[in-house]
Amino acid sequence: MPAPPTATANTRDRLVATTAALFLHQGFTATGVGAITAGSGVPTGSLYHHFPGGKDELAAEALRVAGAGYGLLVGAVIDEAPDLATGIRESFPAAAAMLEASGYADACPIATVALEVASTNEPLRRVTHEVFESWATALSSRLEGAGLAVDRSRELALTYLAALEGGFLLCRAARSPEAMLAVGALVADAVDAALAEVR
Amino acid sequence: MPAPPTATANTRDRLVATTAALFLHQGFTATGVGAITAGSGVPTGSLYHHFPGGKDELAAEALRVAGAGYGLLVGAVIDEAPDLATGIRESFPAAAAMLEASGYADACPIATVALEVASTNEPLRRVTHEVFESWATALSSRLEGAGLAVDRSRELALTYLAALEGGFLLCRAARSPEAMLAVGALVADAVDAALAEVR
DNA sequence: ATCGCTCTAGAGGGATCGTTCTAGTAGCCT
DNA sequence: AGGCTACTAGAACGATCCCTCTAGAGCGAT
Repeated sequence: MPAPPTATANTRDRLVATTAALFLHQGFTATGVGAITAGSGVPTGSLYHHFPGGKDELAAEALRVAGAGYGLLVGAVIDEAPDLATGIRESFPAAAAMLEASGYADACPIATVALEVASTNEPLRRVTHEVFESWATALSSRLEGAGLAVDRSRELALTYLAALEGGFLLCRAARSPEAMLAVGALVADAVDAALAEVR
Repeated sequence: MPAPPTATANTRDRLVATTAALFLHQGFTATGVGAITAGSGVPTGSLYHHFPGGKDELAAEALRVAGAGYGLLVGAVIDEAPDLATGIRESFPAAAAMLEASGYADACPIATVALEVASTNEPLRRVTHEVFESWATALSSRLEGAGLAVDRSRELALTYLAALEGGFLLCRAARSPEAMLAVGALVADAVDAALAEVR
């Protein structure tokens, strides 16, 4: 195997990035292969060279990459606060602000696709689950690090994710940050209370 | 205008019901007009007679009808409990049980479409928002009836909906009721606490 | 009985879907 | 230099997309 020229990695990465961006705005089914190739400036043949499994394989990779990136973003927002409870509390208005700034377009890169494929495409459904699970374990381990029991940490982590995702859904439909702020305040209060007990 | 024969109403209703059922499982874009006509046994011409606006107009009607029906279903589950706090608490395991019983296919009839159209189809986005808003006001008025202030009632209603929707998303991806039960317990605790203050 | 309106019926069109296929280019190896 | 491999390039295919169109069935009114 010869050393891969940089153009190769760039082509692959551009395909993945373009696919993830299109999924974010319009979901899986509405994103055509033609739109991906046009948006990334990559010819059809290159796409099927890098992803012999076609649209599904590219989608899986885009979900994994976008999921990892978004997990890092949320983790960074939480970690830059002085303590975990504050970070969790501030992450909801931060998410609402980013959503609003993008015209209520840029929310969770996985959610739309996850609902579309949940009952129609088992391999992709599995990928969306793996992404959510990675987020849950990342947050859960932070809560454990703050002193919470394992079970309680996982419950709160799942609650946090459900609140964030539900908030995104309602806010995008309403084009208003209200729901995210409401649900965020309640989850943050619960996290505060849980962490106060073990302090 | 002559009295419309029953076949007419049946045709229209069958189209709407079939469309809503297909949206529930696979969303808006993946649901073709051909699948709707085949599933309802209605010819193409009849669809465009009843819905001159085509797929979008039929989708709007299906979302409104399914949204009203689902709102009544959730309201009934909540109201059959001895009191509001209990009804809200029990609605989460009930939702989780219904989801599990359907093989994690039958969840919110609006959510998938709402995310698909949020940034791509303004008329339909508006319809999804109206449905969510009708659910929020229905629950909010129940909370007001139990003695909560108007603002607090709306906050809790939006929180409830966000929790339910986020729970549906995570549970469908995971094919597990865990997230719905976790987020439901936390929201139910918060509702308990809020209602205990005013009792 | 004939007209007029609503609705059914499905063939067909133009566009786009995801994929396959053949050709050609670029760079490393011997 | 010649050959091999990785990759680019885009034309073309069959299937499916949403929609339009023509034809006729059913029924009440005059």
